[in-house]
Amino acid sequence: MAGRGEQSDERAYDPAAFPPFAVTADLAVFTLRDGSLCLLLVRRGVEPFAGCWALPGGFVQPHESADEAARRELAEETGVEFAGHLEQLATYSDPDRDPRMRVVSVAYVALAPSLPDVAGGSDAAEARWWPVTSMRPAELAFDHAHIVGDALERVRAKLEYTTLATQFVDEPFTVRDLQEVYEAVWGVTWDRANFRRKVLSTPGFVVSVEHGVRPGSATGGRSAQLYRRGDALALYPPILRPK
Amino acid sequence: MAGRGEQSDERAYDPAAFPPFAVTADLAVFTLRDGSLCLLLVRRGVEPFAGCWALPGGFVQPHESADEAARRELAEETGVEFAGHLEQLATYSDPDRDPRMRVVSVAYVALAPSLPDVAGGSDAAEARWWPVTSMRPAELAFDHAHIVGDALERVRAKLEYTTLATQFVDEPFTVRDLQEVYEAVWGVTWDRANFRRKVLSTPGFVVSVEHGVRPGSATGGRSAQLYRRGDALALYPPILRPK
DNA sequence: TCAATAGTGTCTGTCAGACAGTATGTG
DNA sequence: CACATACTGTCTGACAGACACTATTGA
Repeated sequence: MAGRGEQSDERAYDPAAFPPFAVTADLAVFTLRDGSLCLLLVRRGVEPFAGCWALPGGFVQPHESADEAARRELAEETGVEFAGHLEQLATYSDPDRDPRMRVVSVAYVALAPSLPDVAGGSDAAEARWWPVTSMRPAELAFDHAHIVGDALERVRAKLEYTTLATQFVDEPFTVRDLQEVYEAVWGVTWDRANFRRKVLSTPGFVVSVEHGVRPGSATGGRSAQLYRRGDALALYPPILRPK
Repeated sequence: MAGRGEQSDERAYDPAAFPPFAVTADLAVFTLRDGSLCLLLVRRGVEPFAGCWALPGGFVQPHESADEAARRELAEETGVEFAGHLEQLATYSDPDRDPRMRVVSVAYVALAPSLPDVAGGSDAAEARWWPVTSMRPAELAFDHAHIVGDALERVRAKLEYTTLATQFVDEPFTVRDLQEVYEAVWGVTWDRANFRRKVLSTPGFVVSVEHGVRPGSATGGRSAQLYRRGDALALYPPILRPK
């Protein structure tokens, strides 16, 4: 009740009364490689879970918010200022999720069109992209399997009612590129004509590049109109996953 | 990069290297009263923000997760084991959000059909339901205005593609009751015939109560069929807000 | 000219909005 | 009976799925 809440507030003045919480920002970074949705994982070098694959992440520092920590970690992973999409996913706070101490993890989802093959710099630690279909979530460290499941569902759901799909492709892109994003993330196939109609009838989803065409493939084929991301954030009406 | 992440892990063994994070669970509890969407707020008795209205909440204890803390706080507020819907919203971690110390707040959204007029027990602290249309978010304590905005958007969005609306009504209910939920939360009006068709054509949204009817109003009128919540969680296709 | 890819047109079923009409309850 | 509320039927326009068709490019 309210009174208890205020008692808790009083106790806030005495830091010794609190358990030592550590707060981390963990990242589920997705990209598209060879038409497959991939997730960035790093191999742990220390106990617990030494040798296991885990989500990249690190501790939130005293001067920064969890959002800032996530963006910093992302820049450290990729070696450059991250320009893609980053959003908070959820917070995982089970008391036993880390056997060493009390760690609360604020998890994030990031999307990027394409990133260097080996993420991270000259560091010896192993990091690689895993196609989500060949990954073994059950073997991930901590509760990261749970986080990855939530992250995948978030990404899949957000393609329905936001323009997030454009964050998976480099500009400029074709309608076909965008279609391949939906097909890879949802594991479905689209009728090209219907997908095209849907995308182009949504104002602000994509904007065409004047006189911009991409040459056909090596085996021939008509050149395709090129597009850039529009300024719309939401899709109305949404593009729903098939039942 | 991955190597740094593991250095951070090493540091985890030395609690002294970490800033003293406190973690709270804050609650945005919504209900429907007299056809208006209302939010539960408590008035703070101590500095900072003494006298300001704030979201109920409290500190996460050493033995519990943030989810458990939220459920515990909710039971303390309402005096009974909470039976409605509770879900995590987001985590707010700006370093300056609490002037006293570093507090990370995991915010939750809760929905309930109807709760006692004055939430909380015999405690003297003030707690009341505020219609969201007459509330002054800018005057809330801490960053609670921000949290409330996010919570409102979450609730509004979730009515679109989940069966969450049924959490706002007591069982058994009529289709009209459910319509009033959508109208109050979205601030729109529905055509009764179309709303009815939509609800009843979604399998598992509601199930009718055999031989259950509610008498007409005091001024006359046909009795209405009664329903209970179905077992569906998602609405497919969704009920979209008007553009 | 052929193969491959881009893009258009059109039919059809489903569904949402609008709204007229019927049924059943209270006074 | 009047009247209020519950419920049903139906028209129409928008749109999604299916798919046949035309256009343009490279070899």
